[in-house]
Amino acid sequence: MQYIKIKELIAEQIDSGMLTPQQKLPSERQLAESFNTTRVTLREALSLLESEGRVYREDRRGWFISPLPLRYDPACSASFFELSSSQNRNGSIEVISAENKLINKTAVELLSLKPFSEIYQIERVRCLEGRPVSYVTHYIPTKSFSNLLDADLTSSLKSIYREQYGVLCHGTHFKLSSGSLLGMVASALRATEGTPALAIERRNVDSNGEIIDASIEFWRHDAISVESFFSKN
Amino acid sequence: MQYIKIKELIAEQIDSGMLTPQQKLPSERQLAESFNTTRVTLREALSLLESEGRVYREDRRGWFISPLPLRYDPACSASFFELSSSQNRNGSIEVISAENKLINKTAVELLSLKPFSEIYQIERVRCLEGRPVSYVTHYIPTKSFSNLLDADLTSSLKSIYREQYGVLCHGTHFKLSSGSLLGMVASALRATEGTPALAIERRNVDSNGEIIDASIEFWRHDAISVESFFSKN
DNA sequence: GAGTGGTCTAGACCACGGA
DNA sequence: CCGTGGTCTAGACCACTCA
Repeated sequence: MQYIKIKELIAEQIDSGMLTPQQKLPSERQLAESFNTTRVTLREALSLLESEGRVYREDRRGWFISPLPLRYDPACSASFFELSSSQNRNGSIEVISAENKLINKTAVELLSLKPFSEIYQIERVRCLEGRPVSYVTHYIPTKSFSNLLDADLTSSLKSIYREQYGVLCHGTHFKLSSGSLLGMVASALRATEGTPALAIERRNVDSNGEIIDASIEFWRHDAISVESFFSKN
Repeated sequence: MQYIKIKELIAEQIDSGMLTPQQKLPSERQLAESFNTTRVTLREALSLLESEGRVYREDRRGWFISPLPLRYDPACSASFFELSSSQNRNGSIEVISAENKLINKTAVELLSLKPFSEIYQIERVRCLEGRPVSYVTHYIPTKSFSNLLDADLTSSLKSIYREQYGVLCHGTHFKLSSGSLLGMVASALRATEGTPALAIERRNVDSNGEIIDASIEFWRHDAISVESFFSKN
């Protein structure tokens, strides 16, 4: 169980504060030599640290120290920008694609619409300090939001709904599960196939319980911590 | 990227329904031979399926098909038994240890108590269909619950608080994050070091906002899906 | 006691990132 | 273009599970 010891040695280095968030670790070959082992074993140690959320990988770029996770409260309606700046983080959003299309299977289930309904499908990537941490696909029935794609999609969708269409979100159904980054999602987040992730499905409803939109977010698992308070009335 | 193809081939087998939940896969050596590859590559494919929550591993016992995850609603105060039986699952609880001790660092932070306070620390494992899926450590100030350890600790703690001490839980602080199973927790869940997990911290409060107890749960990540609804009043 | 999974070695080739 | 990480091979030994 050599890789456990190596993991602990690297963890010590991190804890000691000699390494700062987003700093790159030495190359695998260098580290393997330092610990007098092979790359395979060294990578096992690093993967363990990755699964603990202490380091992360960027595909073919190397291993980096994880920053503190963003605290995310589902009960709070703050936008990603408000959230990140309230925690002294530098949040930004990049639009990957935005199109008007016929509903697909995933969206049918999320939105409970009829087949052949039209929706907007918007894909965005959220970054913290320039690091892509979350890939979001929004599914929005076109019905209530004509010409939505003309809006500035790098801003908060919730604020567009409110300011340009007078639509207010009253509640949200959440579903959280642990999974992994695959395919396009992985590459958009500069991650390798199979990187651990937290999947968050959201369905926003208005005060009549009608669905406004839905989305699926994939977060790099080290980048987020979900916190909330529930009480009985 | 051979391991991706192998992953997909195994995934097809699972989807086809030829394999049932909790069924054991053939040995790694057999699978490696079937796919004409080495154990290392085969294990990469299996690890990917594991991170997607399609299969799980039991330490030195092999690879198994994952059952559907348990749906878990933090807003709902159902006990683990009520939850599992409402989903036609067979839940059971095993007490690992239960002791009266001085508070430790973790508990100080969770319970906001003074150093040298006394607490009960109870460790339990929850199983579904006999499979250990979650390791829970409860931290309970002794103050409000004299002789708690004499109660039947295999039942719901919340019901003990209510029925034997007249203490009602009014709200809960939640913190969810993705991590991995380590040390004793891993072995109690028959998992190997580093198995992906969902960590859930809870702090239960009464109607005055006073902390009743706190707990940390580690769930095998394929065994749980957290679902809830939030609304503005 | 046979076979299993966990761990490890010592290489190799390739495609990509970054200078 | 060099070095990197991603992927893969073909073995090995051990401790453990399970029949």
